[in-house]
Amino acid sequence: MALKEKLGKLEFIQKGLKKDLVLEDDFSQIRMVGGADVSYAGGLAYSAVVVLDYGDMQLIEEETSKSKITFPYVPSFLSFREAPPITKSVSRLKRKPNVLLVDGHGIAHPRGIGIASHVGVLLDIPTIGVAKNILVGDYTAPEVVGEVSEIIYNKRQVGFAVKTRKGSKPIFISPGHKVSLESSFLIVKNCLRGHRLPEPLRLAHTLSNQAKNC
DNA sequence: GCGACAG
DNA sequence: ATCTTGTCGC
Repeated sequence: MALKEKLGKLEFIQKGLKKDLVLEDDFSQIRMVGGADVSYAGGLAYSAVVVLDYGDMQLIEEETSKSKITFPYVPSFLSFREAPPITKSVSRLKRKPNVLLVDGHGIAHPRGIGIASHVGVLLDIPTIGVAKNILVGDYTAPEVVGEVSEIIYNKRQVGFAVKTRKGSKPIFISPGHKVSLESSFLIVKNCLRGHRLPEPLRLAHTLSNQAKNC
């Protein structure tokens, strides 16, 4: 009962942040791409962020942070659980990426402001959401590797479903902040290296998991 | 009212 | 997300 009432206020916060959302490219040249992910264990959240060279996907820097879990997982309110840990790790970076990939959706969200968009507005940096499962919208499941289909929500395209590897389920890409629909796809595409997930997120996932087990 | 539901 | 080793398919 206490949670349900809090969600109403958080919804209000999301709507406020949405007013600052920019869905057009607002970056000059991409030299570094970041990736952020979070792992959990024993009431703690272990977030990891990595910075890679956009050209060869080689690791430039990595940072992790440990935080107490302050909010439960509630579909469409993931930001309030993971944004704090993520921003904490990002703040520790010496090299700031030109664009940050976040594990979760961007605008492909019930209120158009998923965690990638939320983090983007908070830090005022370009972000892109890459999720492993759909949250809202309809799409035609891509079957062949390289195949892409649109995610449609409320009659509007909010992202893409992409088959990135044979034998794997597709990934879902959507703009976070300061990145256009088309750019979100092109940037993530350039970060693929034969795995289901783009390199920044694949490495961030390994790192957060590693931080958790130490 | 009955499902669906990022991580 | 997390609990968990080896194993089958791509």
